[in-house]
Amino acid sequence: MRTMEAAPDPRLPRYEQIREHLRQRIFAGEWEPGSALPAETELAKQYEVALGTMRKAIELMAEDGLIERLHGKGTFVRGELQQASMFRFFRFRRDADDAAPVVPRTVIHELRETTLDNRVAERLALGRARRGIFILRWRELPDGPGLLERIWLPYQPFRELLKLRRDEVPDLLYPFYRSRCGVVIARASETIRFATLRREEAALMGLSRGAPVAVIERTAFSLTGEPVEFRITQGDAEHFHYNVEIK
Amino acid sequence: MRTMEAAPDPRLPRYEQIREHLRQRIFAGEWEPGSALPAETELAKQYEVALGTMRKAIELMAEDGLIERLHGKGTFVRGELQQASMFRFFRFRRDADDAAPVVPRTVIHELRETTLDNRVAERLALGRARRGIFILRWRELPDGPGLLERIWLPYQPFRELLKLRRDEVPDLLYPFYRSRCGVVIARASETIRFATLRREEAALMGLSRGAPVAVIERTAFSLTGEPVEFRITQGDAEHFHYNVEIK
DNA sequence: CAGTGGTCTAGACCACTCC
DNA sequence: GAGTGGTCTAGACCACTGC
Repeated sequence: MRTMEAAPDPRLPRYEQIREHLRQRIFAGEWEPGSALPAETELAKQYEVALGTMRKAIELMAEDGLIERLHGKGTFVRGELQQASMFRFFRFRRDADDAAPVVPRTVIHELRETTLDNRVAERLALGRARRGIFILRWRELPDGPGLLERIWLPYQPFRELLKLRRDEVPDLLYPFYRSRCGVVIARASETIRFATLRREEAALMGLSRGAPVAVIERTAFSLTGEPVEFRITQGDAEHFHYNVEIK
Repeated sequence: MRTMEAAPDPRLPRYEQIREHLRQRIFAGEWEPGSALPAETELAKQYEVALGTMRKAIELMAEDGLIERLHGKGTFVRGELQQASMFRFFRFRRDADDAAPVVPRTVIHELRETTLDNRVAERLALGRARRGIFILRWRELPDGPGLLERIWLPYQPFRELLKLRRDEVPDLLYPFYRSRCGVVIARASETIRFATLRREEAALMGLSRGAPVAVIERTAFSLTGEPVEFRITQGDAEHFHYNVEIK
């Protein structure tokens, strides 16, 4: 896959040009996720700008969440998307300060190759390449509501998944995508809506037909900005809650 | 009402101290919402810091949404909270690019003095002063779903509302709060959840009892950071949709 | 044109982390 | 102590707005 290396617009401020160039260097794999960028002074020398200008460029990338600055240690390329768990949308009995990152129990119902339909292909910005992978799984936390999750992926570069038995599929997919498929999930766009259950779904979720559910549709994007995963997650609407801060 | 003027912590960076001080000057009403602050060079002189430090402080306030910078014109105190319409949660037939700010048709069902119950008093951080105002209204957009809205306010400083006849209550409340009650709404916290309609509500909304609705609870805060309004808005769950970007 | 915010420089010194 | 990012200075010049 060839990456378009758009030449930065010279009319833009220097720090914007540098930001764009640095982004592309990260996408090109010059630094692994989790590893450190050169020091700010070093980068300023590379780009022949004052330290302040360099810091401005780095600051913007940090705001984008692409990198992370640690005082006294260095500037690091971000790894996986944080706080991507669907469980953040649902309320539990033991909500409290259990900072312990609980991993949900997962049951894979289906894992197979499939032909992606129009809706999914569109979300994944695929052209004629409709070969894909489908996963249907059930996830639950102790004391928590369960979630039914349908996931669609393009065949490439995810075909590694098809080599797994259903009980070998890891609970957390994004680390698998990174280590085995070479795809780092950098951001995602989610849409929340409500619906009622159809009979097949109701059976899988242990709820009655017509029961209200919250539906979260997520399109996940790689570091290079391409949509690479589409999933639909649904859970009991009674347990759904979500907070928004507006300014 | 006396405002606590917390002395800025001298261990904090200079720009943080300035930001806090400038916030308090704005809260104290030194500049009206919509009017311009002194120029950056002037403020830098006032605080006896370099321009860069001053700009950093101003930049942070702009990120908070408290002020707005306009290149070549000046730095302005923000007025009302933007994009606070509950209709942003619901889907319409004519969603499109109708940038025209449509004002919903509003019917006031109730407008009266009331005694605030525990739940509301807690949200509004009231002590024993339980005297308050209650509004029940119905809002709808052409071609759009309707929303049922219950609003609770402390008696002070909102008692001006009680002088209005029901048909005199303006469609947009926040401008009224500002001009007639001296309260500028600066931010809000919203929680989204799901429920089914009780009979009384169903009648008001023209839906059947038990119909699924999306419920949005909003606590709105003034410029000084105090919670001053609590409202519960509900609309047909079928039309609800909300987008979240995660990084 | 004067006045505003935006970009950029070339330094100095501070605070934190790790060896 | 060496190396990192964070704070701060005192300037210069650019780009945009309005009269």
